[in-house]
Amino acid sequence: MTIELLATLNPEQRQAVTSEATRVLVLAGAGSGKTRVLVHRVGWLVEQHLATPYNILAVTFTNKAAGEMRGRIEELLQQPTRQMWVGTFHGLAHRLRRAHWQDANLPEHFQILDSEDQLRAIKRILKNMQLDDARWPPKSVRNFINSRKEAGHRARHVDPQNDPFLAKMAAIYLEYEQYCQRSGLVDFAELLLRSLELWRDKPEVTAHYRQRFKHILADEFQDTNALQYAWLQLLAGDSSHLFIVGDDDQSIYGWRGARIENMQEFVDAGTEGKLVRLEQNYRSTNTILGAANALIEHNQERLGKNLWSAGERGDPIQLYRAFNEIDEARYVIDQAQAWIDKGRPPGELAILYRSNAQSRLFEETLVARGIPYRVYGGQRFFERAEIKDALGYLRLLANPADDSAFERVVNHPPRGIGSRTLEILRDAARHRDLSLHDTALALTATADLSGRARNALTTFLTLLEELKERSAGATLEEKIEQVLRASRLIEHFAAERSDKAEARVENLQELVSAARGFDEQADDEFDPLSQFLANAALEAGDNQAEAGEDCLQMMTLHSAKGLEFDQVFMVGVEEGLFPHQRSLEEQGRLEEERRLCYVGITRARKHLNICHAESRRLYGETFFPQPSRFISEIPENYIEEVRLGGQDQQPLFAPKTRFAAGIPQRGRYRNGQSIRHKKFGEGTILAIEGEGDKARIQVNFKNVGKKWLIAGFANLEPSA
DNA sequence: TGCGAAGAGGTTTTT
DNA sequence: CCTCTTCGCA
Repeated sequence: MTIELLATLNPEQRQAVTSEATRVLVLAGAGSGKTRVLVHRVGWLVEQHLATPYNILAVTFTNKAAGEMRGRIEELLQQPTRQMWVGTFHGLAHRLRRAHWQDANLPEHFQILDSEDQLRAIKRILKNMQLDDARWPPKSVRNFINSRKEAGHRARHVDPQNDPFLAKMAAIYLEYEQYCQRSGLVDFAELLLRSLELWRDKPEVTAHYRQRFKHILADEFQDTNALQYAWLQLLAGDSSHLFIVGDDDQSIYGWRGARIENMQEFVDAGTEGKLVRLEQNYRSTNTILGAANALIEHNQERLGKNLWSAGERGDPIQLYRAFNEIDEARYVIDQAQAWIDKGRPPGELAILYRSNAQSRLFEETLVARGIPYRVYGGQRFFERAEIKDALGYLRLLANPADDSAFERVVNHPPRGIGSRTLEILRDAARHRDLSLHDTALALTATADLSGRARNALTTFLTLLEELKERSAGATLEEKIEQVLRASRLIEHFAAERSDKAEARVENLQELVSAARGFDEQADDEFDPLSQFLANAALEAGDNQAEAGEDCLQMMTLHSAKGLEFDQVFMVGVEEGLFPHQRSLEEQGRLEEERRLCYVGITRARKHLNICHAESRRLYGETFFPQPSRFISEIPENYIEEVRLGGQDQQPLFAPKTRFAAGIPQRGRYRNGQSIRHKKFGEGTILAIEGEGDKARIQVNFKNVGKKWLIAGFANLEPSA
């Protein structure tokens, strides 16, 4: 079996799998068989008796990846691996917090706040603090809190430095922290932070897990944030093996805290010599790989690697310059139709775009032609409003102090508890430092409320009380059925006369099915209800593409990561859209956009198509975008321009001046152009508004930063 | 409490 | 331009 195990690997893969170093970094290019390496690494460890499954912890980013990994390991080892810990950072952190809840000053039945719950809580707190949410946008507050947590800082650690803005943010953070503590709520970042604090503050606990997990494997390392990196380092200590797999060129989540620097740091911290590059690609043609290599070569900050394939050169990349976005959609769908007509599997064709809004036109065109398709990235099952309503009742059953759940369901469906009553309730809760639930209990016993409000509130509390009594000893499925019956949620949605009503009712029934049999398969460490709720928060349901549905695939470039298709269309490849304007305006974001493009290109197995439009309607305005710089970063010999027969199109490239001909420009200047200004020096044009001498031009100067200039006065000179 | 008008905002997403 | 949220009114 050993021979077999290694025989299917190439030399680099084998080197990684059998490495004896305590720190190994596998730089795994797209399509280079990284999951294979991870799976075989585990197989090797077990087979060579270097470790038992009990000694292994493998961490990934998505539940899907975790499930896949476990499945493939079991397949390889031909034995169950229940002893092995495989999961997401959050899943594992949650498991640890559950096991050690007493150490953390947490209620046993603490709940997980998802991002939406978190935002609602923040809005509530802003109201309480009487802060205008136009000046304190809840989403910015959430970003602030999450980024602080990711840096390992609690509210009390925020140093306001005489900055009133920071001071206020810190105050909001503190309120939020207290709110969560009081209600037994933990958000995603908190889960990681608490887990890290466990390693830090409980050496005996840490020692136990270090002793146990002699081998720690991490996938998609380029996506780790600072907390996750620290978590891995602390858990590993000096003695455990860290086997890390990632690709810095595919790091596309910097904006949500992922630190591509973690890879560099890991190398600097002594991985030298144990860095293994997987550069042989088993997915794409050499044309596609050549284009990807050339493109990513333009990035400065990378460890560096070059993909190659033993396979064929393949077809050139098809470049289509559309007249406008409608023409773009028409062209792509024509090609898709031709693909299908040739009998190729529709599911092997993907349309990839930078932003979700772009899908609309393609959808309309597909609907008009009656071609089935699937768009990824909608709401997931456990995120749907009706599901979260039902879960709200369950959360209150598990933990009545859960104010977040109380707020959600107290008057939903409507039962006559209006905003005035709630105002009184919240006020009283704050003064008594009690949960909303307990405050409600107290208030209904006094005369502080009008008769009507008191009645309504009493009805609600009785409902909860009865649910609790009746559901004791019931299975989870029965509990949910009771919740639905008692709350009358189904009747409420059924009476709604929107087109969504029917789907909502179905979803609620689906929730009951999801709970069916859950009690038996739940492990006995925790009660099934808590497990179900945690599951709902940590595993909100499918969103990523799945095999099986054989129709056209449409998704953002981000959600395409990890997938592959025979035929790929990258659309809207234009300056301002891809790279996105917002990324152009911020220092250092361009390289991530380029990595995103690299991800897009390397999704294609056989055929890659790139489209851009000369004119595009966006936000009710017509833009004339330049073709993306990414197109010109791909060597011309890989590209074939599409000329539709019979149409009089100008050639896109006259040699050298590739995009100069036939593309509308705003006067002498265009976005992305390098210019020189007498006073400000060298810079790049970010945006142009208006035309001629009166045009306002935004320039990002190397030395003085961003400035708006008037074309007629600025006297900008083109520079190299 | 529910509806329609008016307004804001519009990159990417997992846990 | 389109979609989602909020606000004011009946």
